[in-house]
Amino acid sequence: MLRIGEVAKRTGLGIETVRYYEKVGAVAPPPRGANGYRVYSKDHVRRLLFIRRARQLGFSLDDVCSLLALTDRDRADCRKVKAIASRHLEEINCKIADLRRVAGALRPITDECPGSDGGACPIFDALLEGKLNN
Amino acid sequence: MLRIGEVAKRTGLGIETVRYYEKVGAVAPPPRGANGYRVYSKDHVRRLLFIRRARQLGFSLDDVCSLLALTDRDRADCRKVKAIASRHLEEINCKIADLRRVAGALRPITDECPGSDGGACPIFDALLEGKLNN
DNA sequence: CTAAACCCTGTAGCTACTTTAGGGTCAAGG
DNA sequence: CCTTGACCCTAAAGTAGCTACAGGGTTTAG
Repeated sequence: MLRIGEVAKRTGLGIETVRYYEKVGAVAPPPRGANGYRVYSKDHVRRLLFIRRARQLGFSLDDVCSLLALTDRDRADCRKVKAIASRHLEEINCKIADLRRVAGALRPITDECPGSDGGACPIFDALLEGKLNN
Repeated sequence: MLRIGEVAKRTGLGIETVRYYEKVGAVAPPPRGANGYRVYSKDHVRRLLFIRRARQLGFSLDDVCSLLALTDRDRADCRKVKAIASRHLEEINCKIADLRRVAGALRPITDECPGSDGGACPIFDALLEGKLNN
């Protein structure tokens, strides 16, 4: 039986974030004490920890809710869980590829830039004239 | 002398995006024709193309505005331009490293997951019990 | 003359929170 | 008894960078 501050400490989430997860339906509203304070159980903490770990792995809140829904009926449906995780992994790989392309285009012109007054700036020229190797 | 649809076509931006850039001050409001339509010059197109290229390289709109401000007084200040680009490049590298860490944690448990009914789901277990190799 | 293709403004929606404003509750110390 | 500080509460607005909508006016081709 914990109050929200203690829950936040144990999960590593912010107090506001815990309330936010309740508002958007990611966790059920906990019962309230006589003073109106939220009263949490260890189950809430477990669920919030699950959410936090999944978020750290980059899953969207929607995906996290889907994953939680899959566990709610007793045993996880491994097929669907794996489908969500695989899709997410693909997205991560796409993002990495995108960022590497961007870095690959930006690094050479940045390295080439003298960083001193006077001459032409290759970064600027690339942005102005579109001479990027995409 | 172009209308917004033509400008959008030439820059590859959406019409709404062009108006948005005007609203947030990234481009100056163009003059209006008698009918109230925006009337653009080639200079506007150049500036919008600059913005688009910089955005494609992942610069924030704030950074783009800073870069544009640096060019506005005649010649770019190469030092400041390079500072912005270098910082941005660092951020990109951080993001790549983050994503690789995430992928490195997620891939093994996803590969391990059989994707069939019945047994325990390693993805779920990892999220529930926190057995992630961070 | 009318229908399609343009243009306009202003507002709401998206993600996942964070911040702010304005207030109640409770335990300990003076 | 009173106050101070650490808690807790709600509701609304702000963040980035658009995108989409509602509800209208304009222009142009057939």
